[in-house]
Amino acid sequence: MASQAEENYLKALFTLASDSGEIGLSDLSEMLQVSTPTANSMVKNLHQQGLVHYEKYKPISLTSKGKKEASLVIRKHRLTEMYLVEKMGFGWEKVHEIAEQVEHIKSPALFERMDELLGHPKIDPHGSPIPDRNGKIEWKSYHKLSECKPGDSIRLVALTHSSDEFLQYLNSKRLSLGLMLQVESVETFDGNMAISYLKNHREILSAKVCEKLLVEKE
Amino acid sequence: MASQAEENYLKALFTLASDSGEIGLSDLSEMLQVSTPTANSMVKNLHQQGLVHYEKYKPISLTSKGKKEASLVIRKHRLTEMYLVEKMGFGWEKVHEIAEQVEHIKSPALFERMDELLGHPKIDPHGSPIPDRNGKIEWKSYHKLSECKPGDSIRLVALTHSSDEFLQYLNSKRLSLGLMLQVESVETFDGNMAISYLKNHREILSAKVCEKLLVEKE
DNA sequence: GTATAAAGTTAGATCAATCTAAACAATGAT
DNA sequence: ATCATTGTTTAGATTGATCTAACTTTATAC
Repeated sequence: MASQAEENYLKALFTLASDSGEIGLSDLSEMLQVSTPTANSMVKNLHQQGLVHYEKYKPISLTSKGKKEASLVIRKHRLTEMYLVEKMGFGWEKVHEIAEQVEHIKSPALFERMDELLGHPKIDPHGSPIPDRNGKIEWKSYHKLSECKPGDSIRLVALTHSSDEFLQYLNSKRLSLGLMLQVESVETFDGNMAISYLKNHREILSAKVCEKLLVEKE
Repeated sequence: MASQAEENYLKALFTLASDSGEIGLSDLSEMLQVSTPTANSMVKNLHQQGLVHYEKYKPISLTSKGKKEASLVIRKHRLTEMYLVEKMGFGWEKVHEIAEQVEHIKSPALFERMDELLGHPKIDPHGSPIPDRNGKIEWKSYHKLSECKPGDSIRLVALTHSSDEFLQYLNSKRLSLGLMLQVESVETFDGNMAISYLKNHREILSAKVCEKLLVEKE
């Protein structure tokens, strides 16, 4: 069974693979905050276990077995986040840190039970898809808010990245998933967008923020 | 912050202290299933941290700081067990293994939330007391069923030990905490007791079992 | 009261996960 | 085409938790 460290490397490789193209050792070591030699030796270890493709000096990638393992760790993470928010009343900005630890618990029954109690949710509190028992992920192709035009009326459904600070920022603007947004205007110069929502909220969101908000046209 | 291994040693020392008198290294290594040298070096480490009293060739004991730390780990363990039973619907025989892992999670907020959602329970699913935030334990002095006499009508309130098999055994007899029991007769020869409960259940319980059942006279 | 058994200790090895320093390979800029 | 920069790998050390083998101390039994 994979150690906590191994699970963390798998998860990092999975994440890197989905948002960058080629994965270098330095990306991995940077993401996990370890030295490159450390990441290097772990990659060799995972290679031995048939979880990653590895050749000296070449980019790293997960094997299909590795992808499945990684997805299952991500499943545990996201189920935990959802459980903490839905059943225990934590704010969405508090759950990542706890889920980082809970995801390593060896107990299929625990996660199955969370899944049942939650009614087999498809997404986590940040709108990210929860892989199924077999590690399959249903990728939805959402639009970025930044790609919307004035007059568009859309629903906020997910976030591309969800750091603590970003979530706090969204909280402070009363922005949450499921909300309907109206694009009032877009500043062509800097990409700032004026958005209105919830009867009487009107905010100017920077391009940086709009990049990270995923929306669905109804 | 204490590592998982350290927390496990503290817990073991606490448990040994409450049910045996003097704690030897071999008791500790036996309980944790490690070699005596391993236990020995960990005890030295805990001694350095001011958590145990240690002198060569002398019995081991926890310092007050050590006792507090240990109690807080036990608190996390028991809150988790209670949460798993009460809020997630697990059977009392399933929760120990999961709680052994969850107890090591570093997140005061998680356990505080469990405590709140459970309404600040005083006991866990096996009737053992849950230490408070400061590590204080309210020791109740229960009677063993084995000390009861024919005609006694008592309530089953706790277990002295709760192995998987013992819990399964109790399940099979439909024995659970909170139940009222009537002592029908006691076999002086071997200590077997005839017990009736729940309208039409009547069972002969061995002395070994009766030793492990704690009851309260109403 | 000495011999033997039991319990505890020391020494030294191993393994996983990490590090730093130094060597090496690939890449891109002139 | 060469060289400097960047990225990767090797070598070797460290730390925490574990082990076995060998030795020492304490307790027990006669």
